[in-house]
Formats: sequence, structure tokens, C-alpha cells
Amino acid sequence: MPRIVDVDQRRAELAEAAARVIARAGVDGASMREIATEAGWTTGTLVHYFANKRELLDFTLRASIERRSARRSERSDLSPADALRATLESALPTDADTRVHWIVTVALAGAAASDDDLAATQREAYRNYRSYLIDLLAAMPDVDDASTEAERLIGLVDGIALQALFDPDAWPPDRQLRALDAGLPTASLTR
Amino acid sequence: MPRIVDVDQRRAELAEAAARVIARAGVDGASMREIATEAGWTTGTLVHYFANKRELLDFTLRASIERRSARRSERSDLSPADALRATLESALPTDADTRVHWIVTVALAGAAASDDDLAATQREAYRNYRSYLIDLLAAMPDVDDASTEAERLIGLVDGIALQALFDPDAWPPDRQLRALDAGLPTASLTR
Amino acid sequence: MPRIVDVDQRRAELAEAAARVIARAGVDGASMREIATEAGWTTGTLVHYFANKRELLDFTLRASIERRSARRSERSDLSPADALRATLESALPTDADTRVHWIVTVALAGAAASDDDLAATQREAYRNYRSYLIDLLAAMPDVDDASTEAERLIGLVDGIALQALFDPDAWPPDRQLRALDAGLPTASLTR
Amino acid sequence: MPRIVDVDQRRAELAEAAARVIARAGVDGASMREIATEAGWTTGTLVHYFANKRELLDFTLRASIERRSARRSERSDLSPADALRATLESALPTDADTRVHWIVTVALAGAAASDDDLAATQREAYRNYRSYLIDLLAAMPDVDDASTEAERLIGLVDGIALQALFDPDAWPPDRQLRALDAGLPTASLTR
DNA sequence: TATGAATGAGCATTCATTCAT
DNA sequence: AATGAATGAATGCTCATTCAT
Repeated sequence: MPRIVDVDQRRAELAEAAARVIARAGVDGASMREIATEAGWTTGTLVHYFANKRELLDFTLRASIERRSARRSERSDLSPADALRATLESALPTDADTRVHWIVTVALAGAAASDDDLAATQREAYRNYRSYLIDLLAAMPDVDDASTEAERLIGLVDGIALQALFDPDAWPPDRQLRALDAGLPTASLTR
Repeated sequence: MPRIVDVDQRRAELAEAAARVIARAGVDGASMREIATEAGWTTGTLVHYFANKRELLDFTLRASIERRSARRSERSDLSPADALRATLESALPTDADTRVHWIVTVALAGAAASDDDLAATQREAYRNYRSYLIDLLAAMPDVDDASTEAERLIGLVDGIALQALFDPDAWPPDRQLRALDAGLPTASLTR
Repeated sequence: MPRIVDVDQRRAELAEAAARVIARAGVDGASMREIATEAGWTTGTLVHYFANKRELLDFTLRASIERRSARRSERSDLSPADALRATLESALPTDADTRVHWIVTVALAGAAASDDDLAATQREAYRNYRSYLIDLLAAMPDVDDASTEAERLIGLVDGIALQALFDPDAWPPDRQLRALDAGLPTASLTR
Repeated sequence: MPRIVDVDQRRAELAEAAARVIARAGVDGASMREIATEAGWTTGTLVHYFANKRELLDFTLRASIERRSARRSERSDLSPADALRATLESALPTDADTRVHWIVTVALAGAAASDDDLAATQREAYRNYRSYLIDLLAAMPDVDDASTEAERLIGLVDGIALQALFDPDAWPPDRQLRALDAGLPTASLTR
């Protein structure tokens, strides 16, 4: 009688380990052995849950992105303006967890150049992100063109995030939040 | 006397070959052998011009960034408002050349997680970019806070660029330019 | 459970293969590939048992030296005088096996100049050898100064061995043994 | 009109540089580039004086050995007993220069396993050394069997030298000399 | 004579992957 | 399900050697 294992949960655990390794040592340093060790298993084990490394990385990226989506859905009780602000704020690399997510995204963006699956995952994630923002913005009276505004806001957040990522000393959390505030539609400002 | 070689030019040539390979095959696919072949030389030759791979990649990133700076300085005859627009436009991945630059930047950003030299190069480049924009914005009468505005514009361009990079079909050049226009200070608008 | 392997025995096997290659082709010719092939495995396998080449060579030297020690301890039933003679005789390169040992020792002595671990291993081995001889000599009534006598005997054997190593045709086993006899303390002479 | 160069002297200079590099970094670390740099030239220059690396190493060993011979011939005014003592003393690694010679000898002995030319050079050197000692010993009245005695003395010196080489802290010059004295024929003792 | 650019084979090492147990 | 032994291709790098200048 085989031990019962929750395959999905195990995959999630392994992907988290992969994310931690990538954030710590880069895609280059993220060998199967290193990821397995980080997760507390051996290399051979990974093969039960992911056919190969590309599948593991693709799943890791997907999981990393989905973590953001999960946060979004928890905010269904908020007004669109507040949900917008909350969403954008939580996308910034202001704590260890979001920093890991961002590093994984950027690191795998590099790998995406030579891996169509990763590229498709990135593309899809951006499209979802964009339509979620458009939905929120369409419900806000002071916004004219929701589509253009969504793109503007994505850019704003990405720009702050990238600068904060490469220059964390110059970009502590409160500076990131101030830079975000400076670009938010008026209805989303706290005050 | 041995064959005479312009070392700086040869290094530039090799870095260009490296950039092409990275854009085509990712950092992972950019082996020394592949880069050497792309440049029309053998592996051993690379070693004459770069002590090791990290040095080559760092130089490649630097060269890729400097290409942008070079474009900037050529625009010294323009008004600040026009120079701003021209700078930001030329930073977008609207043609094969700027696409290569962007892919290299993103790909090496991933590698920067585990390579302090690359990280420092990235950081420095962003700071230079930012102060150049601040200089232009400070000279424009309709801009209140040059520093905040610079960050906003960097974000705008990065956001458009990243989306265009991963979803080129949905982001042809003219859509990128329209998205840029939507965020420019009024004085920089063409019309 | 994976295939079961006796790690220590496998390491010993690999070190023996390394010794054979070194004796045949020198340290220079002892590439990981060559050693792996000699042992009947592939390069990657070596890495399971030795972290890197230096570790393999150090282990090989140690194993080569320990082989001598093993022979010594088997002679605990002999009188000190007989044990001394037996020890010194067995240290001479009189057969294929001891020749391999000597070539490995000399070859790695060369490498020890640039490898502190190898140098330490050599040093330690000589000290052990010397104290073993001193113990035997101290138990022999016709020996005055055991320490000086030990050094003299080590020199005697090393000198014969080195000459025999580089000039095997002029130094067949019986000439080596005669030269040894000429320098042994009287109590150790067979007759 | 080509510059006039004393080829033999240049070869000697280069061999001395090679000896220094070998003593410092081992045979492994003695690359053509390193030797050339040590000598103050470039790699390409070596090729004018030695057809290839093996020839350079063989010449280096020969030069290193000849240095000892040269010292011998300077002592033609001494009595055989004094010449013997002086020869054996000067063969010990008691100063920086003789240490370099010994390290080169041992290092190249390792290489000799896979290089017949080096082996022949070693062999020849030992035979010369042995017959020189035999000549001296034959002229000494208190020596019975000059040939056996020569072998014994070579062994004595080699043994002391090897121990001193690997354990220099435990074997300062005066200990080496005392160990030599303990084995010299009575006529060669200073007092 | 001397240079150093260029070659390309060879090296140790890393690593994703396979698979017997 | 999980292990870890084994594979072998690929990588960055070193280096003796060749040769145009």
C-alpha cells in the first residue's frame, strides 16, 4: 500500500523551495540538487513531481505569479479604488516575500528568452493582471480610459519595482509607496 | 611585431556577438563556444580579450547600456522637452536593435541576482539614467518635482517595454508610442 | 532503496586505478577521464566518491602509503631485528606492486610542491615511518642512538629506491637487497 | 643586421627562470607563459631557444644537476676526504639555492615517469654522481668497497634531503649536517 | 629576434537525467 | 514513493603551439 501524498501540495512545496533558491543564488545556481536539498529531499524525488527541470521552473513561475492573484481575490470586499491601491501596493517588493517573487519573475524572464513555455506563462500572467486592473478601473468614475490607465499603472509599478530590486538601499518600502502614491488616480489615494 | 589589433574595437565586436547570442538563446544558451562561433572566432580568442565569462557578460551589459547613452548625447541640440521625448522613445523596444538591448538587460538582470558586478553595473546605469532625466525635467517649466517625475517616467517606459518584450504581437511599435504619449508631460508631446 | 555500494571499497578501487595510471603515465597523464576508464567507470562516477581531483590524489597517496603500514603490522610476531629487516626490505621497489607505490610517492612528491594537503600527507607519513623504526631500534641491544640510526636507515632505503627507480636495469632486486644488507645493523642480518 | 645574442647564456637564463617557477608553483604551475614572464620575456620568445616544453624542462633538469657538478670541479685542490665531505654537504638542501635544485629534481622525477628523455637525464646524472664518489672513495685508504660505500652515501644524502624537503621545520641545516656526519667515513669527518 | 594574436585540443568539473533497487 | 548510483554531454577555462608581422 503506497504512502498517500498530496501531489499538488508537494509540487507547491517544491516550487517554493525552487523560488527560495533562485532568489538566493540565481537561475544559474538553481540546480536540481540544490533545489532538492533546499526542500529536504533528494534529486531523484523531484522526478516524481516534475518530468524535467523546465517543467519545474515553469511551475515555479506560475506559482509565484498565482500568489499575487490569490492576494487579489481575498480583497473582494473592498471598493474598486481601495482594491486597486491594495493590489498595486502588494505587487511592490517591500518585504522578503514579495522580493522573492520579483527576483523569480525577473530571473525567469531572462530564461524565457530561450524557453517558449516560460514566455507564454509570463505573457498570460501580464494579460490577466492587465484585465484585472481594467475591471477595477472601469468601475471608478474618475477614470476616462481604463485600458490606457491600466498600462500606465503597470508601468509605474514595474518601474518602481525594478529600481527597488537593483538598488534596495536607495529604495526602502516607504519610498516605493510614496512613488506609487504620486502616480495613483486620485480616488485611490488614502486621503 | 605581431598582427596589429584594435583591442577596444575587438572587445566591442565580441560583446555585440554576445548580445546577439543572448537575445537569441538566453543567458543559458550563451556559452563561450557559441559566442565565439557567432563572432567568427574560437573560444581561446575570447580569453585574449576577456579574462573570463563574467567579465565578458559585464562588458556586454555595459556596452548595451552605453549604446543608449550615446544616443542621448547626440541629442544635445534639442530642447529639453524634445530631448526627453526622444530619449524615452529610443529606450522602447521598437526595433530589432533596441529589442536586443532590452533582452540583454532583462536576461542579465536575472544573472545579476548571483553576480555582484552585474548588479552594480545595473544599479549604476539606472542612477545615470535617472539623473539625466532629472536634468532635462528640471529645465522644463511645467514640471513641479523633477525627481518624482523622473521615477514616474522610468516606470512608464519600463512597464511598456516589459509588456512589449513578452507580448510583442500585442505591442507593435505604434502602440508602445501611444502608451508613452499618454504619460508624457504636456510640453514633450509632439502636438 | 538504490543499488547498494560499499563506498570505502569503491574509493579504494578507484585509488588503485589512479595509482596504476600514475605509474604508467605520470601525474600529468593521470586525467580524470583516464583514471575513470582504467577503473571501468565514467568521469561522472569519480565525483560521487571524491569531491575533486586533489582529493582523489591525496587519497591515492595515503592509500599507497597505508599499504606499507598494513604490511608492517602483520609482522608483530617477529623479533625487532627481523621486523626491521622485513620492513626495510618490503619498502624497496623490488616487485611491480612496490614499484607502483614508489612511483606514486615520487610523482606526488612533485605535485606536493604546489599542494599543501599532499605535502602534509607526505610529511605525516615520513614521521610515522620514522617513529616505527625508532621503536624497533630502541628494542635492539646493539643500537646506541635509535633516532640517528632510524634516519640513517630511511636514507639508505630511499637512496637505493631512487636509484633503482630511475635505473631499474642496473638495479635488479638482488642488488637492492645486497645494498640494504651492507647498511643494516648486525643484529638484523640474516646470517 | 640581427641583434647578437648569446644563445647558450639565454638558454641558461630561461632554465633558471623555469627552475624558480617549478620550485614556487610545481611542475603543474610551470606553464610556458609563467616561465616566460618570470624570465622577463613573452611566450613566443621561448620558442626561439627551445623547440617545445619538454626540451625546456629537460634542459632545466640538466642545468640544475650540472650546477652541482660545477661545484664539484671547483674543489680539485682538496684532499679526497675533504672533497667528499664538501660534495655531500653541498648536495643537501641547506639554503634557498640547493632547495630550488632539489625541488626541481623531485618535481621532474615525477614527470620522468611519462617522459623518457627526463628519465634518461636523471639516470645519467645519478651514474655520474656515483662514479665521482667512487673515484674519491677509491683514493681513501680506510674505505674497503668504494662502490658499495658510494651507494650508501648517496642513500644517506638522499634520505636526509627528502626528509628535509617535506619537513623543513623539523630539519634545519645543522640537523641535516649532523645526520650527514653520523654516516661519513671517519677520514672525512672535520675533526 | 621578438611579439602577441590566434588556435583548438584537453582539462576538471557540473549537472539534468535515467534507473535499479 | 523515494533513493542515490551512474551516465555522459556540456561548460568555462588553460595552455602548448603556430605564425603573421
